[in-house]
Amino acid sequence: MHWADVTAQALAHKGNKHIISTGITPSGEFHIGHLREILTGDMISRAAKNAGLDVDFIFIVDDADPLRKVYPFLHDDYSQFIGHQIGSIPAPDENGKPDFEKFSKDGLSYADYFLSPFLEALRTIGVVPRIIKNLHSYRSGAFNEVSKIACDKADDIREIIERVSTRELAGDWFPWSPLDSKGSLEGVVVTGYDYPLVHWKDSHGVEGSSDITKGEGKLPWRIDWPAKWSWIGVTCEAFGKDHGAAGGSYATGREICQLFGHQPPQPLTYEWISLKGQGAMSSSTGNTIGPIEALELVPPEILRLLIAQSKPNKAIEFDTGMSLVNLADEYERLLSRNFDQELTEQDLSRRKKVQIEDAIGALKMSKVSPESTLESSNVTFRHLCLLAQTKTSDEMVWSSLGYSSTDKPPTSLVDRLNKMKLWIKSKHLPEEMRISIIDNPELEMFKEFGDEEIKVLKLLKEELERCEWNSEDIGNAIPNSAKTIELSPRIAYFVAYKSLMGRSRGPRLAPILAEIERERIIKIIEKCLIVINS
RNA sequence: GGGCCUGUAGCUCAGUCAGGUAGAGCAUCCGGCUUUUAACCGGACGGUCGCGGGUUCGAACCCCGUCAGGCCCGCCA
Repeated sequence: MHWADVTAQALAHKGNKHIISTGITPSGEFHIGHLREILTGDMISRAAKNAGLDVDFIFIVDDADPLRKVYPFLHDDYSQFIGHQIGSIPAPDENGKPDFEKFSKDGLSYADYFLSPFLEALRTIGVVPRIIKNLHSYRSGAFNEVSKIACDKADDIREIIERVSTRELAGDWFPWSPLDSKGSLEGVVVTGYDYPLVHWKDSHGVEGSSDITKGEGKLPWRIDWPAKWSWIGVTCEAFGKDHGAAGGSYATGREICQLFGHQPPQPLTYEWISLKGQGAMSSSTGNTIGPIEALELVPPEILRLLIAQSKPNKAIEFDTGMSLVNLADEYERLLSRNFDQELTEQDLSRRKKVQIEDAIGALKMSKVSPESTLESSNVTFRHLCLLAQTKTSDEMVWSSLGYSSTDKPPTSLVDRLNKMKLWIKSKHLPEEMRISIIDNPELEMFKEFGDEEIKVLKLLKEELERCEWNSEDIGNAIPNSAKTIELSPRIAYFVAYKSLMGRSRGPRLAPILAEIERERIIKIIEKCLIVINS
C-alpha cells in the first residue's frame, strides 16, 4: 500500500470528516523542501478522498510570525522591522529594500511577496488548498476562544512545555506575545493579564495593553500550532522532523491541544530534502532550488513523483543534474508498465506484489489532476535531451520521433521539449548529458585502439574527405571505412565516437557531423593520428 | 544528557508495521537488432541485509546491545 493510503486508512478508523493541514512561514524564497510539506498533505488528502472520506485540505500561511533577522537577500533597512509580523511589513524591492510605495498602494506585504509565486507553482503542480492566513485569523477573532484558554491556563501550559521539552521557561513567560509600541513582538515583557487585555512593557520603556481578541499580538509557536488545530478542527497534519522530535512542538502541542478541548491530529513526520553535496536547503543561506525554477525544467508530474515515490521518513537528496534525469526516466518507465498484467502473474511473492502496488500508488499520486489519464510518450528524458541538442529545429525532433504535420505530437510532449531546451541552456545540464566534440584529443582516449582501429581511422579520414558533406553520405562513409577492409561497422562507430567525442558510444553521429564544418572534423582526425603515433 | 530517523548489490532505493527461498531501476559486461535514437530486445555479473547476541522450526523483519551518519530537545518544511 502506498504511504498516503496507509495514513488515509488510519484516518478512516477515526471518522469520515477530515481537515488535513499544512503550514509554512513565508519568510523568504520558497524551495523544494516546502514542496514536500504541501505535497505530503496533498497526497494524504487524495488518498483519503479515494477512501471515501470527506476531506478539506488547507494551507496555513504563518504570516503572523515575526521577521527574525535581516536575511542576506535583504537590505539593512529591514533592521527596523525585526520582530514585526511578516504579513504587516512591506515586501522587498529588486534591491532588497522595503518597498513602501507598493505596500501602501497595493498592500503587498513581505509575506505575500514570497507567497504568491509559490501558490502559482502549486496550481501548476495540481495542488489547490484552502488558504488560511494566520495574521488575518488573529485580527478577525478566530483565535479568541483558544487565546483566552491559553492565557487563563498559563500555568498548565507552562507545566506542559517545561515537562515535555525539558526546557525551563523564564519567570515572566506568558502564553501571549503582545505587539509593542513599534509593532514588534521582540523584547516585550508581560506585566499582567486582565481578559481581554495583556499588559506589557516594551524595550523602549513604553507600557501598554494588548487586546487578545483583536490580534494585537499572537500566541507563541508552541501554543499557536495546537490553537490552530483546535479552532480549525485539524484532524491530520504532516510536518517536518524538526517538529516531530521528542520534546518538539508536536509533543507539547498534542497536550496543549487537549487543554483546548480538541484531540491532536494524526501526525506524519517527514524528512528533509537536501541539495546533493550542499546539505539541507535553507532560504536564508540561499542554498535553494525554487519550485518555480524546478517547474521550468521538468513537468510537474516529475516533481510530484519525487515526493510520491519516497516514503516521508526517507531523506531525499535532490539535484537538478543526473538525479533529475533518472527521476524523469523513472517516470516514463512507470508509465509504460502494464501493472494489470504484472499483478496477474503466477507465483507473485508478497514482496513483489507490494512493490507493484507501491509503484501504482506512486504513479497515481504523480498525476497533476486525479482525473487526468496518463499516457506514455515513450520518449525518455535522455532521448529528448539528445534530440534537443542535435536537431536544429523542433520539426526535425518531431519527425525523428515519428510525428508529422498530420500526426502532431501531444501538447505534453511539446511542453517537455520546451522545458528540455531551457534545461540544456541552463547551468543544470550535467556534463554527462552534454554532447560535445573534442577538438584536442589526448592519448588516453586511444588506449583501447589496436592496429585494426588505427587502420579504420585512417580510412575514415579518407572517406570523410571524399564524400558529400550531408547527413546521408556521412552516414555511409562511417561504416564504409570498416567495410572496405571487411571489418564490422561496429568498429567504425567505435573509432569515430572515440576520436571525435572521447567515448565508445553515442548518439547518431552523421546528423551531428553534418552540422559541423568538414575541415574541423578532418583536422581532429589528423590530430588523433598524430597523438596515436606519438 | 534524553529522544527520533537512517544503514540492504558499485549507485538510488523497495521489502521491516502483519517473520516463510534476498528484490527493482541505474551503472557495468556479453549477445541480438547484417550501417547505433546514449534507443530497443535478451542475458550475465553483482549482497556476511552496519556489527554482536537473543527469541523462533525459520529473522533484513521481532527483542537487547553496539557502531556509523543525519536530526531534534531556541527558530526552521
